[in-house]
Amino acid sequence: MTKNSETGLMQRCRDLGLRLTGPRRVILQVLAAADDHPDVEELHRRVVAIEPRINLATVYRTMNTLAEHGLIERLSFADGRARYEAAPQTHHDHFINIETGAVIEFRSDEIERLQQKIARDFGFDIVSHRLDIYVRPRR
Amino acid sequence: MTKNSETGLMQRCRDLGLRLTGPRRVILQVLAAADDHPDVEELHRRVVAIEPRINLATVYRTMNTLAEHGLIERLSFADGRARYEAAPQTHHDHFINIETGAVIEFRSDEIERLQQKIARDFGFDIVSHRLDIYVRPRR
DNA sequence: TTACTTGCAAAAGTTTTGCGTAACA
DNA sequence: TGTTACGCAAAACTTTTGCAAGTAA
Repeated sequence: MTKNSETGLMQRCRDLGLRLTGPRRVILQVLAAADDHPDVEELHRRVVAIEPRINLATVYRTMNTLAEHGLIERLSFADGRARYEAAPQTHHDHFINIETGAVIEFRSDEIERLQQKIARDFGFDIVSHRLDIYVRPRR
Repeated sequence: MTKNSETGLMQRCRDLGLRLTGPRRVILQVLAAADDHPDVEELHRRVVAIEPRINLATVYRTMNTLAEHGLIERLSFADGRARYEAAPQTHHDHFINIETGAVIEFRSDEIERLQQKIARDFGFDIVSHRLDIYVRPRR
């Protein structure tokens, strides 16, 4: 039996041969618990609430390492700062509510198919893509 | 008759009551001539090639002003730096060739319609959106 | 043990801002 | 002629890095 804070991300780290140090465990736990898209400062804030000694540089380094191995995805919205999310098993897109800043994930197979078709017409293979739709609630 | 460096962007600036100073004219000229998506440092490099006295801060300030008035659009790709393009009259999306970094604009009415439909299903009105498709040439 | 990771502090890179001067309308 | 914008320099903010010490495997 594993610790109660064990996450799927941790198992994937082990599989990749990444050391599961104390700081990394905390960061992975925070990532797994996040259902939003925090920037590094916000991540660090949450990490420090659990383990006050963990340094901001460690959070940056860990995010880079995780992103390099594809365990998380680095986003970039209009505000300029890097944001992250646990790498989705199934791809999705984003609605960004411009009145609240809230990010909502959605997926449309129809859009996915359409993109494939268009890229092929241009002679490309799709490596990845990002669709962010900035919205406001209908009045 | 207007100066030979006159651009549509300049006319739109006048309409908005923005002062057409020397530095702004040069920046608008560079923007109009750019068919890529330069970051601010690259913009400044091109601006300085025309008028060496123009300061980096002026480029930043001008880009912010233009973006506030909707004359240009601020993009943000994976590299983190802000990039810009002259605000398109007709919306378009981007292919980013991951082997060369080249950005290709395209447009699909079918995708536009589909997005409208999906947003409406979620109870949203679309304010704007961004679709970046990272591709590699088909072998 | 031994290579990898951390904390700390300093550096590097990007963007903004305060202020006195210049110049557009 | 009165704002507004500019150049310059300094500050603010985000991210990376060098190094000595600590730690997982």
